Amino acid sequence: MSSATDPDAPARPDRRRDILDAALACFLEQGIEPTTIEAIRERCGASVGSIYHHFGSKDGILAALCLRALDEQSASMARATAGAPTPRDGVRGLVLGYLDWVQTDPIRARFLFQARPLVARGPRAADLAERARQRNAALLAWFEPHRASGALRDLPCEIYPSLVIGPAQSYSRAWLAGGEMAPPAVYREVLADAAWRAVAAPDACG
Amino acid sequence: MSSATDPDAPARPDRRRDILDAALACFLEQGIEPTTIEAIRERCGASVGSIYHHFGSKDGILAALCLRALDEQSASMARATAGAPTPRDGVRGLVLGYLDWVQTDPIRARFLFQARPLVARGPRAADLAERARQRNAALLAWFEPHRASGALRDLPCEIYPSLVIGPAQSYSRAWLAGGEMAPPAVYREVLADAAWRAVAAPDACG
Amino acid sequence: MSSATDPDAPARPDRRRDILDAALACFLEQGIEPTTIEAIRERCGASVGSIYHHFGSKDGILAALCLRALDEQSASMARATAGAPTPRDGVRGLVLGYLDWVQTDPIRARFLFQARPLVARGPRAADLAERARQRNAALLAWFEPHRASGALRDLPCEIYPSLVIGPAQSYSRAWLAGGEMAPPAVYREVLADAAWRAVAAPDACG
Amino acid sequence: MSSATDPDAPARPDRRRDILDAALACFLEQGIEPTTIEAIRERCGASVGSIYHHFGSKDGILAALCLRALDEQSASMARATAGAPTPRDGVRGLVLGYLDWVQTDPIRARFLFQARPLVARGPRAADLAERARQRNAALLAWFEPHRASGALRDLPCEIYPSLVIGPAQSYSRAWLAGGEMAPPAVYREVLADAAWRAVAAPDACG
DNA sequence: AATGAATGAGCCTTCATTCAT
DNA sequence: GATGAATGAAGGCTCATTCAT
Repeated sequence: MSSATDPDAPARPDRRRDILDAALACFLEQGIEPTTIEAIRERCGASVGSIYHHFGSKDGILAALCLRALDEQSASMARATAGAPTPRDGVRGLVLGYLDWVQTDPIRARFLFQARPLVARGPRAADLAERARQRNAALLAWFEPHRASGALRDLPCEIYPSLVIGPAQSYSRAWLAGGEMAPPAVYREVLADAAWRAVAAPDACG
Repeated sequence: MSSATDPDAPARPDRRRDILDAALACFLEQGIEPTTIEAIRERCGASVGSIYHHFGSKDGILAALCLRALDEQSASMARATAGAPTPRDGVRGLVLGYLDWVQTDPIRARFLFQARPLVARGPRAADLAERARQRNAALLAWFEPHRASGALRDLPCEIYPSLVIGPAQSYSRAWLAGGEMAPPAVYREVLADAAWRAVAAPDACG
Repeated sequence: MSSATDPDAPARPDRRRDILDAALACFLEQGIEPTTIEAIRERCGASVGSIYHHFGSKDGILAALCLRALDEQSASMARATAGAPTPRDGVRGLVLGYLDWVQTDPIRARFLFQARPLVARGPRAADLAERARQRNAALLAWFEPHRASGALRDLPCEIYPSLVIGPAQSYSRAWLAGGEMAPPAVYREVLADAAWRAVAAPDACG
Repeated sequence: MSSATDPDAPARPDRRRDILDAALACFLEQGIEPTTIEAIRERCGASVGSIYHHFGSKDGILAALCLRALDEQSASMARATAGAPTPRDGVRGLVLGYLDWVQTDPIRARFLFQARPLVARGPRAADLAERARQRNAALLAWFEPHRASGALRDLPCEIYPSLVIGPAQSYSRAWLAGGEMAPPAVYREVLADAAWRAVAAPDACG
């Protein structure tokens, strides 16, 4: 009597996942604010009550999706940076990891651009802030020794993220907005180089 | 019967302006979506009907504010670039003009970050798109000759804006979000340099 | 162009009154909690928005009706007591005034029994408490000189109201509950006498 | 197989009682209508299903508590009247028994004031009515012979209860409402005397 | 130009109750 | 007896917008 894959079961609800999937689709198709619980319900087949049983509120769904996306983004960047042999590889890795995540999961990337400001102002703002704080701390901790060693320009910590990720973020935002632009992968090297040039110590600008 | 200054008039203080001022304040305090016409009405003392007489809809108010802010931003960038003697001065000017506008009018800068995505999806999207198109065309027109002359890296047009403005935009966004960060002016040079390094031809990386 | 009585006007809305009348009827027919805004709307022909425009909330309607009924009750008691030549007439007047109001407007009397506890726990509790405080102060101010003069038993103020109104209230509640009981008017004298006996100084028990 | 004390049972602490206790606490803290099954569940640790298994519905819980309280009240009054040597002692006993119960169990007394009107309109109204009928019949049966003997005023049965219990009820209600009033025990004699004076035959007004 | 009462579609959320395990 | 996920009807309330004055 394995409970793992019982084909007779009523479609293995796993309600939580169904609801999140439906919500994400609705949010992207109609926008976050305009999406109604009813629309989500209709799409995933759950009942209104079930949705509230699992997530408590519309904001709860939004936060769950948002935090998840943020984690995946962070993970991609962490993977691309882990074990970087040189500061240059590390900085480039951050950009490449970011761009790869955007291109791999453009759905969630676009969603995250939309959802983040909303969550940041909503009732789950604290959760998001905490997650962002951790991520930022890790990032700055990575930069610090390299700056101390002279491999990076001697700049205040707070400006590094913008110099490194700013261009990639800007381009990703524009691409996801739906113009006729080339996908981020096309500019992987350009954006990674720009990041390195922006923060590399002057004599390392090679 | 001058309509300019009639001391007998019941303090007819340019309704349009009052309404826009009140709306901007509400949008920033409460957020754009949550702001109701009633809230704007209460703040500026006008009647609901008067607001609709002047702007037609909530989106009308939003678009008026948004386009105005965008124009001011463009103007600041145009001023800082106009008559730039070298490509380097031009690129740096774009960044400096952008940052100066943000620092001079942080209220409207913050508002623009919030309003733009909404207007871009709202009924006045066309107006915004047209304005953005013009601005972008001017920008690219400025880049083109320098690229052709070899002063700039040979990159597709679409990537330039992100390389140049991306970091400044990223930092401005973070600063306006209200953390404990130093004002953009502190990083004027850093950000302007980064922009130039990102787009300068390799042998001009000085 | 008299605006006073234009027979062609669309039934002289006076929305506020219409809404209150409809609400009272619904509250009595279905109970207060079970009455929905929709039911009130349907009965008075106003729109949901109009109801909220005038009263702000369901509690607002309830409070308006409740306070109004309480005022009328107080007025009836005040009338019956005003200019009472003797303490006995005054005490009896309170009871008679109360009973007359109940019998004259049993609709509102029954409503008040139901509404008061709800309002006392709702968001408008303060309004009700203030009104009750004033009324009680007036009542006690009336009793005090008579007690001081020895016409009334020497009892703490707080017990007077229960001794005087308690029986009348108890009977009114039972009658309004809809049994087969005789109307309060039948027991006017009995209840008024009981009130006087309960508070009269021992040697005045005649 | 004693069902009384099974030491192996997982602290089976009489679910029914736990649920009723939790419900009573919730009803008093939050009000009856606002109390949700979920709130009761959280407080007593039982599951929703278990609550329904035992009581069938929210009204079932309410009725159980209400009827129980009413029985205790009746019992207290019956005890205080039982074996009363004179009509005066009997009448006074009703009042004293009522007040003693209120003071002994103010929690349930307050609850009963709130719950009774609700139960009287709810699906268990019949149970309550039957219980009230029995109680009233007993009361009137007690009064009847004394009235016939001339010890009590010659009044219709229906007015006796209000004359006797009205003041005590009125004061109890006010005290339980939470003001700064003295506890009912302070006025035991006053209220008992008032009851007797109200129903005693004229020549017995001593 | 101004006013503000009126409109009404629509939304988020609640909650008593059921039932498969 | 116990559990708790699931149900879904229903309700209070919001708010952009209209329009008669």
